[in-house]
Amino acid sequence: MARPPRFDIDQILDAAVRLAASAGPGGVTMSAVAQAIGAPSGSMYHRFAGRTALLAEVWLRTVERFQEGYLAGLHGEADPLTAARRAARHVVSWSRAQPEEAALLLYGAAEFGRADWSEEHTRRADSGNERVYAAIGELAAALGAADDRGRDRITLALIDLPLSVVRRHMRAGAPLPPHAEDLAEECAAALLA
Amino acid sequence: MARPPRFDIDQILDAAVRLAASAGPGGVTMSAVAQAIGAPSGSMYHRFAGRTALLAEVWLRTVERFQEGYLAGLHGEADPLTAARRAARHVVSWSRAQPEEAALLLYGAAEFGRADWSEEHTRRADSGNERVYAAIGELAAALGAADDRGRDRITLALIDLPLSVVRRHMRAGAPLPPHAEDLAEECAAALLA
DNA sequence: AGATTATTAGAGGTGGGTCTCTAATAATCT
DNA sequence: AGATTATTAGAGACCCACCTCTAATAATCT
Repeated sequence: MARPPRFDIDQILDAAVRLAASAGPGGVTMSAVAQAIGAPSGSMYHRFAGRTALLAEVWLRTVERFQEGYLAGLHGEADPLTAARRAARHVVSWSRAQPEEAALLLYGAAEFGRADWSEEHTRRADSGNERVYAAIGELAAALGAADDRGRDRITLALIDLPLSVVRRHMRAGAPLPPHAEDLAEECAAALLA
Repeated sequence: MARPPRFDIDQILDAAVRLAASAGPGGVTMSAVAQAIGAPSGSMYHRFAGRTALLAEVWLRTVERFQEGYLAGLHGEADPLTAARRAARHVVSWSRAQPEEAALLLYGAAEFGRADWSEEHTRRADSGNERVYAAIGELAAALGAADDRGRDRITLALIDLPLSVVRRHMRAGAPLPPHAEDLAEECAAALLA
């Protein structure tokens, strides 16, 4: 029915991830991505409404890939404390396995132009976040810390703290040391006690 | 001996801080800063060698202001555990008092173009960081955790974790809740136990 | 084979930011 | 008062990225 595409969406997003990891969200320009895969700029605009849409897609694909494994870890285990330890660990091990995508997570949706996103993109982002916060809320209830301060502390232990472990090393340009997973897990456990 | 300046350096840096806090480091353009204070673009280049130099100066002034109080808190107290609690607390209370400058701290030197800085600027940044790491190393020794893992954990407790508390709220566009200082202090203490 | 159509291909307009350059200005110093 | 000089003032060149637009292309479908 039509000419087959030479450049598919994932190929473009992969290049965008590489650029964002090495030069930050600001380095993800339409021309830079096009050049990285050898495509003319016109093809970029055939796939994405504009730079804003490209930034939203690359951010959302990355976050959704991360959240998939993260939520699976949180839900798969009956014992809440074990689930919590596993979640903290997952943040680090996922980052070790996907260092470029992890570099994206260390920024925020705001840096990827969230303020200018379409309603559809914003909805997708909210939906993912809500699922994570719901799971953390359940876990907080199971641990008997369902008030605001308890939830804040658990969010810190299961998301922010492991991400900080990753950030400290990656921002320094260094790979994650072997004990990073242990560190994140032990610290998370200490915060939950 | 000469015509007196109408725009002094601090006035320019103040405007740069405001722009960076609201639009990120990318929003700090020479023209935007000039427009913000009503100066012609030529005056900007009279004070700063270029955009790179402006970004370095605004980052360094902010970090040095923060580190001053942070180091004072770490050194002023004999009991290492009390000093540690106070340091964690300081990160949050300083951010509450200087929300715009705190917004800068949540980025990193890399976002302010560190790769392109002059040698002099890079040296200033390194020197400040070294003083902080030295102080944390001393505190780790006093707490009997002088190995790599111990220092990592203490760095996490005294810097990264309090910053995460600040980041979570400020990135959501919300002011810091009243219990933020307590949260940071309690979590830091939990990590040191 | 011929029509159809999604896609490639890339030239070029537009806008905004960086930086340079020249002239005017307003202080201090002799 | 007049010379000196750091600074203001702003016009404009240059560059890069975003985005649009038209034509060519290469598959599938009848």
